[in-house]
Order: sequence, then structure tokens, then C-alpha cells
Amino acid sequence: MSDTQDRFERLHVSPAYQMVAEAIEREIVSGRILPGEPIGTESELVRQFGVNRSTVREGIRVLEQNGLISRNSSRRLFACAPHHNRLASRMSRALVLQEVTFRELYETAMVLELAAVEQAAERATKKNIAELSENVAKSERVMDDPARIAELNSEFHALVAKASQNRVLQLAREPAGLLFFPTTEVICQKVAEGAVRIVEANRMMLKAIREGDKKAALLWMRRQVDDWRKGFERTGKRLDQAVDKSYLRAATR
Amino acid sequence: MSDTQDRFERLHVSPAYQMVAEAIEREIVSGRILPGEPIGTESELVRQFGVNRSTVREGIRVLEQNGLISRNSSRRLFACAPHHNRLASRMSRALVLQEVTFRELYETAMVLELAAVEQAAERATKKNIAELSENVAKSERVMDDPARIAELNSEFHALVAKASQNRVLQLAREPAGLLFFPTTEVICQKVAEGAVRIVEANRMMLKAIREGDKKAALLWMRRQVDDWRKGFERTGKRLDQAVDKSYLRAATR
DNA sequence: TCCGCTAACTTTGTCGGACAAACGTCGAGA
DNA sequence: TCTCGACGTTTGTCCGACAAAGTTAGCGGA
Repeated sequence: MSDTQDRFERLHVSPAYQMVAEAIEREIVSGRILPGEPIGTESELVRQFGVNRSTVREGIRVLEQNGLISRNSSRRLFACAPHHNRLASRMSRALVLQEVTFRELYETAMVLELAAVEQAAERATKKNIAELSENVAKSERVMDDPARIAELNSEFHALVAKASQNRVLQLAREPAGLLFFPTTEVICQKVAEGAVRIVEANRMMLKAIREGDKKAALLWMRRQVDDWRKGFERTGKRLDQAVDKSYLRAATR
Repeated sequence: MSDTQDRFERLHVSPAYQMVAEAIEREIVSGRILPGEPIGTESELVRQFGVNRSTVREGIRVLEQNGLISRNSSRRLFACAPHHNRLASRMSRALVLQEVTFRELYETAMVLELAAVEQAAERATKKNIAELSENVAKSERVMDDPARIAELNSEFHALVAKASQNRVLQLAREPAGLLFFPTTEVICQKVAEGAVRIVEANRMMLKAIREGDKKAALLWMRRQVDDWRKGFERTGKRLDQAVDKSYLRAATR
């Protein structure tokens, strides 16, 4: 047998559940099924694909995880355009499992946050500014609650990215942001003036964004991220240490 | 019945398949199961969790999509630290379905590629430089094949990001990169000197990285991304147009 | 003794059928 | 007209089964 020349290369057969997933995925990605449209019941899919319900259900799990389909309150299936935030927490988890260091996080956050605030100063809408204002106002009311400050600061930066009107940038900064900003809690606990400086910087960034003053916006963002590094080092940790798994809880909700 | 005060809030019961997935996820994320370690057979999991095999299999699909477990050649399950590349293509798809514009892509790519090349100039290892050199050499041999040039250029930028030794930055640029660089194919087809300028810029970036010359590295990167925009506009498309679904094929492989 | 081959055994992918709980619907009664 | 309950539908889960592919053990030959 083995003396005959191989004429054909092995053909790889996808499992049926994967073909089900891919078939539905194609319909959604191509736009033939629009976000919000129902996919049909499981039995319906069983009938259409001619496979068993268990098989259909495995395919559904795949698509659900990819954010391409979802179940509404009544558990019926419908298509949805995956919002990147859903995927960002997965990426954060990947980063932690890869044991990335705080330095990697810091350097990347610096680049992305600067870009975000610069574009925000250029394009923020009234609504964006209102959201940022409310965030700053809330922060000013909880200056002595490090957890709350960290949470609001995280939200502030997400809002800045949103104000940039650049969804690609929003996506790019999200995974790092999810890991980076929760660390400000520890810093606020250890460094007395931590919270004050954070909220001051945010207030100044808001002002700069409102006035369209890119220079000032960049200045205060840089100052805040720099502050983060100084504060971080003052808590006794080193930048080249890996980001702890404990930050995942905050990042993955 | 309804006149009695609500004493308890509705308790939300997760489906069994989800609990299976979460239980295994916890073990991996916490480090009690290390990447590469086997998870056990389906029957084994059936025995441990006391649920049906169909239920276990649905849980497995969830984890597989999250990149936390995988099947090796013999289809046995084992844990793995999700490599972000796996997730990046899903993010690219999310971006396309959100109909992000080429402008968003361009602006973000500019920021991220500049940061990547700057850090690469600072930290590239011999191995990184060898990889980059080989990439440039390959490109020089296929100057008249736009598809191949686009592919190699995409790889070049991925290698630059790798040379930055910053995995968070690598992750952040990947989704945009997957969509951005395939577009160079069309540009090379329409703009005569396109391929020449791309390869020249890459050659100069390689030189700058080898010499640790950040300034030059930044200059050539900026020039290449600027070139992209000019070339893009010369093909008759507008920056504010949404990224086409057709680019997904290249991005999701 | 060591190596290769065959025959079990195991595991995965798929199937058919089944049932309880939750949900939606629709008609009867207030 | 509005409310409520019976009914059918759908989902989540279970059981049992089988073919195909992979793995292991044992056997025979060199």
C-alpha cells in the first residue's frame, strides 16, 4: 500500500457544528441577516441544516461566544453586530495569562490615551462633554473612596476615547484600559494626594477638551499617566513585574 | 399572592453548560491548570461534573472559542494561554460589522505603528532584525506582485510590533493591522510606484531599527502611513467610507 | 530481544428520542 | 375591555446509541 505515490492530500472535514456556525456567520457578516433580526428556533435550524439539535446547539454556542448572535429576554436567537467591549475583556484575560508586565501596559496606555485625548479635543460632541462633566462631578463627591475613584477614572478614560469618535482607537485602548486603570485604586490608597491629582487632571482634561485645546489636553493626560508610574513605583512594586491575576476580576466584570 | 411584599429577589440560575465552562475557566485563569496540561476526556468531565455529555460539550465549545482550551492533533483537550492573535481576527470582524471608516483605521494605525517602530528601534533583538531582514529580502523579490507585497508588508509591521517586545502594544495594533495592511494591495495595483515606496520605507525602517535610530524609524514609518493615505485617495475612495466586508477574508484567514 | 502489525479499546462527533421548566398565545370568563 | 388560565412551543438537560478515528496492548516475525 505504502509504495503507491500519494496522489491526494488529506481532505480536512469540518465538524458539522462548525459548519452550522460558519453558515450562520456568513449570513450575518455578509449582511443578509441584519443585526436584530431573528435567527429562528433551534428546531427551525435543525430542519434547515438537517442535523441533530445537539449539533445545532454546539454551533450556537460558538456564535454566541463570538458575539454574532445573542438571546433576548425570551431566549430567542437573534443576530447582533458584536460590540467590541464584549471582546475586550477576553483580550485582557489573554494579556494576564501571557503575564505581560506593568511596563508594557504603561507604555501602551500612554500612547493610546494621548491619542484618544488629542482626538477628543478635536471632535468631542456636546453629549460627550456632558458625560465627562458628570463623571468629574461624581468623582469630586467621592474623593476619599479609592475604589470609587479608580472606577470613575477608568470610566473617564473610556469616555474620552468615546469622545474621539474613533471606534478603532476605542477598541485598541480597551484591553489595556481594563487592566491599567483599576490599578489606580491601590495607588490612591497608598499615596495621599493620589485622588486629588487624578481628579484635577481629569478636570483639566475636560476643560481642554471643551475648549478644543489639544496641547493642554495632551499635557494633562501625559501628566496623569506619568503620575500613575510614580505612584505605582511608590507602592513598592516594580514596573517589570507581571500584571496580577487579581486585576482580572475588575476587568472581566 | 401579589399583595405579599417581595422578600427575595429573583435568583438567576446559570445554565449547566455555562457553569461547566466557568468552572474550567477558573481553574485555568487561577493557574491551577497550566497551559499545555490536559483537561481530561469528555467522559471524565461528565463524571466529575455529574452532567450529561451534551452539556459538557456545549461548555467545551464556549471555552474553545475563548481560546482557553484547545484540541491537539489527537483531538484531546488541553489548556492553553490564549494567544491574542486568535482573538484579533474576531475584533477585526467586529470593526467591520460596526462599519468603521478608513479614517478611523488610518488614524489609529498611525499612532500604533509609530509607537511600535519607536520601541522596536530601542529593543529589537538580533532575531527580530533577522526576521525583518528576511521579510525585506522576500519583498524585493516580488516587487511586481501586489498581493504578495501587501501580505509581506502586513507581516513586516507585525514583526516590527513583535520587535517592540511589548505584547500589549502588539495586541492593540493587531485588529487595525489586519484590516489596514491588506488595503495596500489595491494601492499597489493602482499606483505605479506604490510597491517601490513601500519596500524602500521598510528597508529604511529596518536600517533605523538595526542602528537604534528612533528618529529615522519614526520618519519612515510616518512616511509610509502617509503614503498609504495618499495612495488610498488616489484609488478614488474616500477616507470616510466604511471598511468593506471584503477585507474580512484576508483578516480572518 | 526488538520491531512491526493487527485487534481490541477509547474517544469524539453525531444522531434519535425524551422530559421538565419557562415562555408565549389565545380564548373564556369577569 | 381586561384578566386569567389552559395550551402549545421552545429551551435546557438527559439517556442511549453508533460510526469513525485515534490509542493501546498483544502477538508474531526478524
